[in-house]
Amino acid sequence: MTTPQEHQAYDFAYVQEKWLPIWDEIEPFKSGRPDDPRPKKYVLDMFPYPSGDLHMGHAEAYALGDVIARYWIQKGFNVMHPIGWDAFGLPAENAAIKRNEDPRIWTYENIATQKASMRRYACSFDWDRVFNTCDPEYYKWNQWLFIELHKRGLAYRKDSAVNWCPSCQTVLANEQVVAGLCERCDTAVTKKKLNQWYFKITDYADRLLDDMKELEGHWPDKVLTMQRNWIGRSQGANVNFMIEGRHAPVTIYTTRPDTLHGATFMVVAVDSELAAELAAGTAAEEKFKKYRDSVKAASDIDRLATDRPKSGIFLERYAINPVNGEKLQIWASDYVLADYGTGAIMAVPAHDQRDLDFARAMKLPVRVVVETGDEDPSETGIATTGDGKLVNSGSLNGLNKVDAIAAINKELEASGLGKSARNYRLRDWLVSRQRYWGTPIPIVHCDKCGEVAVPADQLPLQLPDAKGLDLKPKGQSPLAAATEWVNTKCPTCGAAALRDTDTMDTFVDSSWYFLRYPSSKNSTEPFLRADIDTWLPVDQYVGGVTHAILHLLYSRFFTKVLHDIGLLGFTEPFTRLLNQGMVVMDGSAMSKSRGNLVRLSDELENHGVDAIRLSMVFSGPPEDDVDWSDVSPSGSVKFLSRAWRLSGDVTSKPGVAFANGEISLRKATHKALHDAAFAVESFRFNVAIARVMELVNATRKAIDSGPGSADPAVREAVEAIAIMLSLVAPFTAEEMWERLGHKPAIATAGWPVVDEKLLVADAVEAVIQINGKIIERIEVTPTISDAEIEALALANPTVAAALNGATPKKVIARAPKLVNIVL
RNA sequence: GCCCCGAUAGCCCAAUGGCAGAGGCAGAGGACUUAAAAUCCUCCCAGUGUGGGUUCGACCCCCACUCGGGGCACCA
Repeated sequence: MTTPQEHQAYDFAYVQEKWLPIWDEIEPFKSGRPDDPRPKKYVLDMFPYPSGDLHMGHAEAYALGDVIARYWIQKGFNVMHPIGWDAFGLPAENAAIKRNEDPRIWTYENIATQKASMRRYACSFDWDRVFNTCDPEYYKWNQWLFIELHKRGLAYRKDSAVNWCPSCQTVLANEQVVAGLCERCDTAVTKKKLNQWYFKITDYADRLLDDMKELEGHWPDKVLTMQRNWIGRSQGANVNFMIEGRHAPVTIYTTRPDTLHGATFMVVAVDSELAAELAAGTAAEEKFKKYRDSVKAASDIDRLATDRPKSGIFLERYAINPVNGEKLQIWASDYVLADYGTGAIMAVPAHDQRDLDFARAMKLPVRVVVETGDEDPSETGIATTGDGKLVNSGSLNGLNKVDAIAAINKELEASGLGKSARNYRLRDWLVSRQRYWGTPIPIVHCDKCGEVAVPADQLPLQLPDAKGLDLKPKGQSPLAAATEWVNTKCPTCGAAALRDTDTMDTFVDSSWYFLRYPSSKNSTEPFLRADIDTWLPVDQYVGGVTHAILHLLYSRFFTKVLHDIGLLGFTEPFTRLLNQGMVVMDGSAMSKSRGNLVRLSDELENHGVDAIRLSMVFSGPPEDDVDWSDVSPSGSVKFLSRAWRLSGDVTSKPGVAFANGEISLRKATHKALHDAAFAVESFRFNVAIARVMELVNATRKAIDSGPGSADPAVREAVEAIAIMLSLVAPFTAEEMWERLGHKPAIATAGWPVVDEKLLVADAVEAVIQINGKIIERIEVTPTISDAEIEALALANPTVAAALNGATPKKVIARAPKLVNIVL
């Protein structure tokens, strides 16, 4: 270490080394002492996955979270700003397979590395509350929650065609399939019929949708829109069609019951049981089977291509249209989805593009029942979906769309042929995984008693030792090979039974972790109600938009379930959400293969922690991506040195009366404090820093060519600069604070109280416009009235000359800023 | 195809219907210096993607379009 005397210039490496051990001693970010009278705030950063050391993305996210946490501390709040690790998951398991070692080792090593980096990065975390989701003390409560859901029928098993990643050799939730590819490894996802565990999130679809009202304005619109689309509620009707030669009718779902008279055929999903049943014993059966097999062989990618020509098979069966008794051909096709609605639709080619494409391909009739004013769909090939007057529709003729829907729904309901219905795009959450590194599902399968939950006093059900297990993906959970672990006794009847060998999706872990921080060390409950009522819901959540659907939707679901169970007094977990952008390089995401990877450790080495944090925060609005090729860390270093130098120039003593200071610098200081606070609260951190830069420039001038370094206003300004800088540049700020004669930690120094009287300017410049064009500027007092400023404007010689005797049509006065004279 | 967001100086970005420029980067010049670096000072640069509309007044609101980014996508 070098000595202070050697460092006339600002030396970030020296300052960093100097303060870390002192902060370790003071622990300025400990939250929640019982006697703490300050109001509380819960600021939460999305917890990291320990996949290696911290990278540029973490550096941005934690810099932003820190601005918010440190700001509220300065503002006098008792802030809880915790951190932990989302530590289960595939990367650890894959690394373990590669190195032939226990995933625990890799995981805990990475956690230690990241933790050390966070300390060096001066994150304002409360280190007393740390936990890792792979700790048995944590995942015990995953199991407890699973059992609570199981009790209430919200965790259940079913056979279903599930998303299967052939490379990861595990099932995937719908949310983890992106454009037909596994989100983790980009392998084309296939379908596999399996018996799997699900959480019944669909029971909460309406509430997940409707409760978003209270998040509006506090969450990014983008995220709310994405969640709405994902849930995809649609309002329509179920209608029963009789089938020739079949006892029971077939129910179809439609959002356009008004077009029922325009149905010219029926289509059932080729992979549905209904299709197989209808085809059985008909002349079309062989053709149908061949078609079905070809569809099943095709991947989701092919199926997702919407511009693909329509295909299908006529099943040689007929349905009867309930409203007009017409006989409709029944076709099987892959454009109808088996797991949406009832897997069967009425086709109205005139008013639905997909049906029209199919009708034209198969030479099926098209009948217009809504006069929209557009050209005939059978000629143009373009279905008319707009509103219009109903025709060829019996009792509905002459009505518009809305009235026709209401009328037909009433008729259907009266006759028992149908009723209004809702459908959702959202599916139940598939939570079982055939991999090792996750929470074991706490269920025992007994021949006599069926699915039996592991009793609470036997939790945690620990993962068996990885030693001796083959973790390689093979379609069956590696836990199945842990014979001693698998073979157990039924908790109910004591007979020999088998443990469930699947593990939970790691998104289960992250769906409630924010509830654990306030009571993270408690071993008898997942969270204490008293702590929850003190700290929750989270006041400010900060994280990447990549979790807009998955994590945030699941967390909202869990919160509602736990509320219903009576464990929480609120239904939305995150009051405010900030999504930071990504750190990119030359316009694209950083990656080794692209060769544009910037190493955080190099940047920190070259420019120092504060300069990197400052660069991240100053680069632009937090939601925007940071292009590292656009930012100038050396510019940040320059600014920080400039600010630091001010602290050495102040010659007045701490505690000097600021009221005697030079007035214009005092005004600049108070304006900066006021504006920066407002900017931080509205997430415009880049603007807040610009305000600090202005004040630094003004103070420099005051020292060099103004009232001089002894003026109390200079001390007031530099202290304000240090406090404002403490949000982004904690080392520099602390060093400045010491040079100003104060004791650490500046983090808890408190935001100076803004004197409203100093926010008012003595004189302001008002503009005078004629027809919106500026012709003169005048000095006015800020308290001038509209009438006074109007009089001043009209009396102004330049204005009088420009008017040249003309009478203004209208004069708009907006004191004290402007007067607009309209001729 | 549908939905959302964005477009301001060479570059990153400010300006919550009222003077387009707060701040920074890059660039130019000067002071200091034997010189350079550092530091300090000064300066340069656009009329807000395009076309309409509303308004006394539009970067800001409305309509249409262009380009860029993101989300959803055969959900009946």
